[in-house]
Amino acid sequence: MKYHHGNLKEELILSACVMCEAKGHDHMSLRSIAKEAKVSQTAPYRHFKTKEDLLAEVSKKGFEELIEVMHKATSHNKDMAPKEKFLEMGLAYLNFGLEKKNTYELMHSPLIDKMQFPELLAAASGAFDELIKMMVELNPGISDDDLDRQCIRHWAQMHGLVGLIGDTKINEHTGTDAGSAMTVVKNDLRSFLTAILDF
Amino acid sequence: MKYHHGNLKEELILSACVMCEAKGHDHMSLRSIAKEAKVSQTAPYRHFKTKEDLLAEVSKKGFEELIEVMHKATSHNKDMAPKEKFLEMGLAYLNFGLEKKNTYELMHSPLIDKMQFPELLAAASGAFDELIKMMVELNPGISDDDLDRQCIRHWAQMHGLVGLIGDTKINEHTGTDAGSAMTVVKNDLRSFLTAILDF
DNA sequence: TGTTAATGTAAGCAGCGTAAACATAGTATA
DNA sequence: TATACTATGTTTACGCTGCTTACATTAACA
Repeated sequence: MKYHHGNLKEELILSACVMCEAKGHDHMSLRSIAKEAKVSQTAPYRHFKTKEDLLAEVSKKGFEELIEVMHKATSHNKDMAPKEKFLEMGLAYLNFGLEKKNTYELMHSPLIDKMQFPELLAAASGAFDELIKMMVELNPGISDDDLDRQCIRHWAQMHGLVGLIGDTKINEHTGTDAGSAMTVVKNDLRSFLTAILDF
Repeated sequence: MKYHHGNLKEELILSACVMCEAKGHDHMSLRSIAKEAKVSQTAPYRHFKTKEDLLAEVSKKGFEELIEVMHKATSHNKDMAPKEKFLEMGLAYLNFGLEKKNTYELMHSPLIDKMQFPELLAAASGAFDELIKMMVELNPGISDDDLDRQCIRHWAQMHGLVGLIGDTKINEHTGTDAGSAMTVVKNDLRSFLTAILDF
């Protein structure tokens, strides 16, 4: 049993990522993360000034994965028409948000002040850049203003859908109008997106 | 100093509402709420089984206010064209989400399992109903399926915008593409919505 | 090889949600 | 009116949390 761990920082981040997705960022403690890495409860403080610092790393990893997911969705098949690519990117985003629900929420939690973490900020806007690139490919002659507006519009659309559908497991069995309608959408995201993404 | 407070439950809820908006639901404790009402730290347990119960009441009040805000936006002027009403409702929603940022977040936090609070669920879907009514007025002949889809689409749009713009105070001064673009949108929500809300 | 910086541990603080036991006030009933 | 009951408050305490301080061990370098 060696005293020094060797790669504690990275391992703590990974443990935190797993635990975040498993329990939600509200229900994970520094102590439990330390325990998982089999170090004392104060060891993390040698690598992270506060718990927020560690969560920021988890959030960053989340955005990096989101970027990758968005990128892969449009690049795995070069023959796709731009509109199809756009649809695939949207679906990829939705899937990420719904599958990695807890991580996605951490990524947008005001608990973490992104301004204090330049790398996190860069990762977050990197994901937005993927959308911008896609939008330019879809509409090469678009003006800068329209580009911004369209991107924000579609980004908000996807972001909102993740939030609403994420709530759906709450509403699914309630028989409320909102609940049943949402369930329909959730069960066929592709056709819903196709109808929504008008150009 | 009388032993019994008289109206502790309601006062605790109101204190919690104020504190939630002031500090965010992550940064408020039952103890501090009790302190504000000048009762012992365990007194709230006579009225709320858990902290979540109290937060659910705060969330419910939030949805009730949202409903009122949406309703007023469309009813204060009977002469408005349906399209205008629709726009006003959207703006009212956005303003609520941005002004009562912390409350809005609590309302959508997975920390509160809405299924356990029927009244909260009712309030939440009541807000959705406001949108449905508006949509029917806007397009009386709309089919049930289209009604659901259009409502979800627009709801998601607004919900996503609140989330994205809410993050903007983070990005405003960063000079990232996302940040600067969002700032433009934020500064003229009305014209952005007008461009977005195509019928 | 001795010094120093990096990285681990141990002990402890204040604050948290909450449970249990107890105290007091208001209300129904005899 | 006297008494029992119920509602609603307080006190105390437990185990958790993030975090600080003081100390121990190791690795790297002069």
